[in-house]
Amino acid sequence: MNINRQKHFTVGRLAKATGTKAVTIRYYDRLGLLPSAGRTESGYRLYTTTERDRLLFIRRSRALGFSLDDIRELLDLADQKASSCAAVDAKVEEQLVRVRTRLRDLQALETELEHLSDCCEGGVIDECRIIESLSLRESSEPSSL
Amino acid sequence: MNINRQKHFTVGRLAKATGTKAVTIRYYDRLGLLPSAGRTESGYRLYTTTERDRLLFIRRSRALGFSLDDIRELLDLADQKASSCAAVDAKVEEQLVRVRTRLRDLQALETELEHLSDCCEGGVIDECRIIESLSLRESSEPSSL
DNA sequence: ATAAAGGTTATAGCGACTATAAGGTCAAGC
DNA sequence: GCTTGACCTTATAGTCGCTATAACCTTTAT
Repeated sequence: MNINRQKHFTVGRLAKATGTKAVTIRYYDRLGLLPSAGRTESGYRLYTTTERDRLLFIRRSRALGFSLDDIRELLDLADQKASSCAAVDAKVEEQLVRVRTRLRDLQALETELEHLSDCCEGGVIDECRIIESLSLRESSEPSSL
Repeated sequence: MNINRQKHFTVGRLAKATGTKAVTIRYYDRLGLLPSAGRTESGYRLYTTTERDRLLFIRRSRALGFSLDDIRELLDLADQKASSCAAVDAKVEEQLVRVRTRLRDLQALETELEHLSDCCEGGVIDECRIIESLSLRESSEPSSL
């Protein structure tokens, strides 16, 4: 079996080549996101550089915060070489909006936590202003968490 | 059954009083985070203002991003009226670190997505720089996502 | 008396993995 | 040839913080 004869990877090799765990690769396979090119006679998955590139695309998109569903769409779009890339750009914009919303939420959290931390004067729980503050009501839901 | 005679709540009433869903309250009960004060003869949970305040504490802490495990610890600490509040302060600091790490990660994401978006020139997928960029390797893992 | 609105439990699903178990395959050293 | 260990296979369950569903029981209002 010429597995080593360049450009062929078993899961483990593909894992090393891309910095992804083998279990994750199998998981993507199960989801239909990254089917293996073929199998050896004994049933081992076999990948080529095509799948390696597809996997890198997936991982890079994940690192940008896209969901696997988003990525599925992005991969479909990427395959339609002739159509407009407006749809791709739109998905990037959507993701940017989500990230910015999340950023604003987290900044608000940071501020609140700073205030909380500031009001601790090293005393005893019974007089702890942090515990006191945590017991207050109000606080509207963040738009995402 | 004097459920209405002030300061007694069924799940639904407690839910309304705190802006929490009844299912979530039962979930907290199951986890032992928020046991009901008692039950009616027919088995309905009964809560008092003590549990209402405990629930508000939980919800406020959740809004600040603490995990339920963290909150369990915070609640335990809050009950030890006589001990130092250093441990409480430490947990707030920890959370602050987590939030700031997350913030930096998200800011990096925002920048990357902006670059991606900028490089789209409205052409066709085959020449799309976004797709091209997504296919690149590199990109170190964020410290949290 | 009945129907709607509440309550109860147990169980499964979400997303993106991760962990475990129980087994089959392959290359290397003896 | 035989064993060891590293690799592969599958199926199943666990993570977190809920949310949804089903099947049933109780209280409240008309």
